[in-house]
Order: sequence, then C-alpha cells, then structure tokens
Amino acid sequence: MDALEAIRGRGLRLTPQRRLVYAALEEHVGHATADQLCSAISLKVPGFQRTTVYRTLDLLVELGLARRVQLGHASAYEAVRDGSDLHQHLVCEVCGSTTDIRVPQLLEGVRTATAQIGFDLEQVELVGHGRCRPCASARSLA
Amino acid sequence: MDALEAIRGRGLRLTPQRRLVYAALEEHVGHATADQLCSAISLKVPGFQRTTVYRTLDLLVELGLARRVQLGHASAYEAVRDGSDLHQHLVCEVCGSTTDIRVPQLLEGVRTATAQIGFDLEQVELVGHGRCRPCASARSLA
DNA sequence: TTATATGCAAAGCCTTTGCAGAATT
DNA sequence: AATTCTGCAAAGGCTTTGCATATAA
Repeated sequence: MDALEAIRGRGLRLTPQRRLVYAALEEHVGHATADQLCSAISLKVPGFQRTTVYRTLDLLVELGLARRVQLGHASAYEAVRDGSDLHQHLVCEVCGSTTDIRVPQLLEGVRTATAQIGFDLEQVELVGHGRCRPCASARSLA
Repeated sequence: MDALEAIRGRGLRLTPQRRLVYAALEEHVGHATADQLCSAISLKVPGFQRTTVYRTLDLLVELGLARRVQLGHASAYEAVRDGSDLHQHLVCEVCGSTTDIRVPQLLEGVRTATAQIGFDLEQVELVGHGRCRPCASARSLA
C-alpha cells in the first residue's frame, strides 16, 4: 500500500476507489482487463464504475505502478512489482491464454537499434503469437 | 499482383474490391489503417465500404500477404514484401509518428525463450514507445 | 448455376468525456 | 473552503455481424 502514497506525492488524492483498483490489480493473477477488475471490485462494492477503473488505471500507469499491455484490441494491465520484473507476453491463438516470458538482452538489442536513430526509448512491449504447449500438443496429435 | 492468386488457391474469389485493397496497401508508404485505405480507395471508387476493407485485410493477413500491427488501440497494416523484411515499430508519444527498426537476433532470442516452454511461436510483434529524434531534441532544448 | 462476396445498416466492444454532486486535503 | 474525484449518462472510435443482392467461377 506504500506505493500508493506516490499519488499523494503528486498532489492528488488517495481515495477508497483508487485503493480498490490497485488492490484488485495486485490480487489478480496475470493480466487483468479493466472490465475484469471492475467485476472483481463490484463483488465487494456493487455498482463500482468502469469509468473509475479506467481513470485510475491511467493514473497508475503514469505513476509507474502499473503496466499496460496491448493484447489484441483490448488493453490489459498488471501491477509493477518491486525489482524489475521485465517480461514479455505470449498469446495462444487457439485458447487465448497468455504466458509470460523473459527474453535476455531484449532491451539491450532494442536500445542499440534505437540509439542509432536517435529515438529516446522509454518502453518496450513485445507480444508473441502462436500456440501454447497444450494447444500445440493437441494439434500435433490430430 | 501474382500474390493475390493465393486467394484463388484457397477456392476464394479474386474480386475487384480485393485487388483494390491490396493495391492500396502496397502503394501506401509505411503502415495504413483500415480507414486510411478506405479513404484512398474512395478517391477512385466513391462509396467504397470500410466493411469490405476490414474483411479483405483479415483475409490478406490470414494468407500472409499482409501483416497486422497493433499500434495503440487501432490496428495498422502493411503489405508483406518478398524477402523477409521483418522489422519492428517505434511509436513517438509526442507526435504519434511511427518508425521502423530492425533488431538483430530478436527472433532468435524469442525463439530460444519460447522453445524452453514448448510454445509454438508464429509471429513476433514488438512496439517501442518513447520520443522520436525531432521530438527528443525539442524536449532537450526546453 | 451455385457458392461466395459486397453493400448497407445496425449493433458491439472498449474507452473517453461532460457535468453535477460528493469527498479529500 | 477549495480542489479534486466519482458516478452517471452519453458519446466516440474502431470493428464486426446480418441479411439481401450482386457477382465470380
């Protein structure tokens, strides 16, 4: 909950709603869509607004407390934990599941390429598409 | 135009509309949104339907004649040229421009990581966010 | 001739915006 | 007390779908 103090540090307000969104994000395993978070919170606080979730997520991303991942058309979010847990995402085209992977030297490689053209890199997002192990196995049996 | 014969190869029909969409995609420099393509085609064929553009793009992607790139919320498309011109994209957060980059060994790195977990990788999409050279310069002056 | 594709209209997601009332500092 | 936030409703992009008509093969 300490992380949220960053909100006050910005001169903004630490409201119950913001706590709820951040808590839901931390509790959620893997990535969560705004809608999933809203549903989860609604169990405790009926009528919780999607609008508020979106606004809060924007704020959390801006503060570096959450990361936004573009999976397909919709955005997914995940809490940024301590220690740079930089990872990328794999999406299974068959079952839609997502998996985390770490690609060593990815950042270095991209930095080298961007440095050459004077692009000031802030974030790298990589999404791989294919078939997860279970779905790949199922296919090879067919 | 040979590439389009792949459509017939699938037992599907090579219509004037499909030719138009593919031609527009090839002529377009850089990435094109469905809407941009539709506008371009509409200059020659007034009233050309966005619906048709979307349906055709889906088909072209499926046939490997086009590549879909998720830039922000909207999709952008580019023709797949001969010779693997695999590249990735940088998006400037200030002016919204996109730039192509090539990241050597990117594919190898990702393949290594996916092979370890048995994920059958088909495509890799990387998007970098930051500031393009002009915008970065403008900022450092401020 | 027969299945496929297009045009059009409508609906569907996901997300953002405007504004009045509520709540934090 | 002053400013920021929330809830609600509405609109806004982008994309998909349904169905009758037109068209490629």
